[in-house]
Amino acid sequence: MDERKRKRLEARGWKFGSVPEFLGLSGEEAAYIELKLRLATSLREVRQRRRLTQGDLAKLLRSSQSRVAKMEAGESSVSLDRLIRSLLVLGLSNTDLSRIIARRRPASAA
Amino acid sequence: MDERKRKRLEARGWKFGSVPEFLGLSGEEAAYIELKLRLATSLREVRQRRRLTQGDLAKLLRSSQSRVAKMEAGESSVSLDRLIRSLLVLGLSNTDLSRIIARRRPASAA
DNA sequence: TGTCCGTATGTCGGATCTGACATAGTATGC
DNA sequence: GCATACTATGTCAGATCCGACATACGGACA
Repeated sequence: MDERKRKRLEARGWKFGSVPEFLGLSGEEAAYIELKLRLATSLREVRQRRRLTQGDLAKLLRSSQSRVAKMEAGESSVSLDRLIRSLLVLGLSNTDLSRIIARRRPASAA
Repeated sequence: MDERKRKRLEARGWKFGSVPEFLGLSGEEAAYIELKLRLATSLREVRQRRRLTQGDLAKLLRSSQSRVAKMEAGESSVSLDRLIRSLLVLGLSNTDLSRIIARRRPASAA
């Protein structure tokens, strides 16, 4: 995780314990954040592929447009929980999820 | 998900919208719960493989024994978030996680 | 029997996450 | 210019989840 990335994350509401923490070679906090960002990005991709607006997706999730925006941005106020549930609502399978988590190409991502 | 499983889940604090919902052919609620249970089971397996007590693990997670018990039981009061963070603390990699989610054998599960 | 040791269950105050709303930004078409 | 459509950001009360604690359960060993 480089300096550039850090700035972007802090702008999204993330805080880091210490400098070595995130410059450092992983640590589970970094792994967690990266995982979350990956899911966030996937959510946006899947939504766009379906030609849905954030508002449309919000309705599917019984949520609001603003929250969908935050989800896709990977804000710290959004839980991994919510991201995964959202992807499931969009119909992704376990296999699709596991591909995302393993950083593989989503093949036919639902 | 059969009747037996349902009973067990409801005892863990889960509630279901309707009968067809869980008897029914999936739906994302069921997918979510199954995913969670899979992670819960994996957490217990990894802990035991490491010969840690729930108390030991609690210390690693800066949590308490009771919460670890609830995590491993897959109680509804435990989030997917917490389960994944815990597995990351135990050193599992993205690959390990993706295997769990895809229902594959954990190979060398850290 | 009693007493360790690990695990399970119930409760609770406080922390975190949520949907909702307001509003500001950004792009496209007129 | 100014609409119109979509997305981003800020805030907040209420819901959910958290760690902590108390206590009960269960097996093993004497």
